Amino acid sequence: MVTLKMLAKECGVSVATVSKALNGASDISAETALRIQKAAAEMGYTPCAAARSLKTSRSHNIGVIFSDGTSSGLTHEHFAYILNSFKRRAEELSFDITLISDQPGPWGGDYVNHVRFRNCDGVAVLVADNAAPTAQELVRAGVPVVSVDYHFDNCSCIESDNVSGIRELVEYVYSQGHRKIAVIFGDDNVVTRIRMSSFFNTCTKLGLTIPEEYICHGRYHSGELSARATRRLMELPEPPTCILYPDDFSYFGGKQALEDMCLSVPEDVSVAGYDGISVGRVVSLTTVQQDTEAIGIAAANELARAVEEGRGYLPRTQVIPCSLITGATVRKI
Amino acid sequence: MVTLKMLAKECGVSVATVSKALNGASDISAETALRIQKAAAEMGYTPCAAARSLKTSRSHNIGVIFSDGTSSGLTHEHFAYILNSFKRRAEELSFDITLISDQPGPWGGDYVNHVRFRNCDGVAVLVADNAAPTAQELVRAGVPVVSVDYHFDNCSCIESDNVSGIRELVEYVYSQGHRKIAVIFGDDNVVTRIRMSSFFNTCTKLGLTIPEEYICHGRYHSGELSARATRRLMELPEPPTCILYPDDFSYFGGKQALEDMCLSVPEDVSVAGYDGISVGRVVSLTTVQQDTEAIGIAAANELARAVEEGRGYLPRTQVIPCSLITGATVRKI
DNA sequence: ATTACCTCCGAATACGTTTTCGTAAGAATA
DNA sequence: TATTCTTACGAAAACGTATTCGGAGGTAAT
Repeated sequence: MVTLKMLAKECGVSVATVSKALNGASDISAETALRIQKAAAEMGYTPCAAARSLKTSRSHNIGVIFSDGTSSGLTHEHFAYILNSFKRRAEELSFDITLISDQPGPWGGDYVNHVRFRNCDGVAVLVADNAAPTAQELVRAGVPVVSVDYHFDNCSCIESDNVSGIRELVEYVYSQGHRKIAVIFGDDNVVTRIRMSSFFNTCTKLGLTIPEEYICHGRYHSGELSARATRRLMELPEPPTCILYPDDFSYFGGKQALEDMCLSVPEDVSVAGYDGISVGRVVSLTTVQQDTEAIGIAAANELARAVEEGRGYLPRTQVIPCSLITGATVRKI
Repeated sequence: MVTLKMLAKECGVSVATVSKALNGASDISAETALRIQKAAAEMGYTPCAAARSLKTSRSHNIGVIFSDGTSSGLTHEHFAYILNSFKRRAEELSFDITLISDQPGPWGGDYVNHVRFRNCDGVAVLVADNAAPTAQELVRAGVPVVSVDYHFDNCSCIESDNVSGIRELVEYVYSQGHRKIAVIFGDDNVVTRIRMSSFFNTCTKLGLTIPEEYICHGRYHSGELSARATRRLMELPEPPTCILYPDDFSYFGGKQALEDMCLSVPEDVSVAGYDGISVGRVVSLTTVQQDTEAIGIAAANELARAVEEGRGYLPRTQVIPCSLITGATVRKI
């Protein structure tokens, strides 16, 4: 491994000079700088992140937290897309990404220590879930934190516009003539509650009253649960003409149940999902597309700003619009 | 931030003693060790990875390479699952994970420098693709490398058993009475070629000759392409009774085309995918389930071994079995 | 000729650790 | 008593880097 010292010896200058030349300091003559840079390139010099981090107490490394609960974010397409976009943007900003866990290790057994151990410049909480309390601790510990779709005190947040997402979806379905609209909600968490309230608000605004039995409390990303709910809904004396699923994945569970009952989409019943994952597009599913690209980018940008500005940084919330995708699964009646 | 020095002062001992006490060295008396450990816990000491890495030249950090080409691994469920499992196992082994890119940064613009910069103990190439040449460089540079489904010279490899995967699938379809079997292959790469050769071998063994027009060259993970291929296949004068898709995702493209043609599965045509992604299970797709869990674990274990054993490590290849899932999309004829 | 001011560079220090080696004190042995 | 052995600890060096400060030499202003 070639170090500054070796370069210094090679070029007949001091270590300090080499360091400055490579970092573009102003007090090095152009010719010396060039000479050193050339030597560095020839000898294949790579800076050492550890040493640099030790000296500057900046690691150019940001931690990413997925809740490691039952449902890891990595295996949810929606979150994977966010991570992907976040990663790309962070890399453009010269940050590396380390996946932070609360597994025991040399750092102890929680997120905070893990982050401290790695000297992360900042932390992105991409799926909060059960990581919420410890993430809040991070904020208190003074680590720059940006979260997605989850609000922490005194911490920036990027949120997808669930309110208008649901509203537009319901209005669209309504505009297609649907009045008997059933809905399956996801797990009980902040996002779900926002969507629920938006749903009921919109219905009220449209003068729609949804009967109790059209409202199902389900889970995200559960094919089986949404299949069951679908079956129950369609066996009602007065079945709905349209079913809103908590997410695109869940739709496929419902679709399967429908096929089992020899019902076809959208002839016998209209359906819509939420998220806009890739496989949904393939089958022309009506859904609300969340702008994972923009979410990831915004999160990375915001985190970079927080790191940059340090103590003076003021947290803020950004709302990322989403867009209705009118596929072929909702028909006019 | 609390350091060894602070602990030393607090406990009235030297820094060396503190370090040893915390690392369980044998030449520290039990009582002193306990006293120091207690103080460390009280003061909230967290070791500093940078300093440690600098001193020991081990970072407890492994780099993960996804090919950053058009198709990022993160957004492919199959690879996301592998990463997820890999991550979990690596964490159990006290390794952190950094996503390695070839974006320009403080390290230069390629994988090798990036890995050097971060002082990675090892590198896992989870999706090789266009990263292949530089990954091979890593191996030459002496960095422990483990790859998945891609062979580098002198480097351990975890591969899914594509040969028997395809064989079992074809044999199963054959056993259900299918003789007119069409197949859509993925992009031209190593895995595809293995699957192709296994397909043709199996057919030969079964005495099956597949007409030219039943063989389509497509892409992985492309709904549109497989939709087109499906349409073409079903419009043949003598359409196949069964279509094998390159992956589960592609199936959904085909399924959509079939619905558009008012053909139903499996009544009018049987179909199968490959991979065993979650949404496939929901719709009871017949497929070959790759054991992403085992692949990730094996990769992490192997990499840990490579790191552990250092120069003396002998690369080897492990084949992870996959399993046929007989869903409802292939019917007996 | 003195002063002031640039320009360019190096010595030194510090970041937080680990590890080697030395040593003091006591215990055991001869 | 003199010697060796063991135990328990500390001093110091090193890992690779960034930065502060000072100084040498030259140039411009007074």
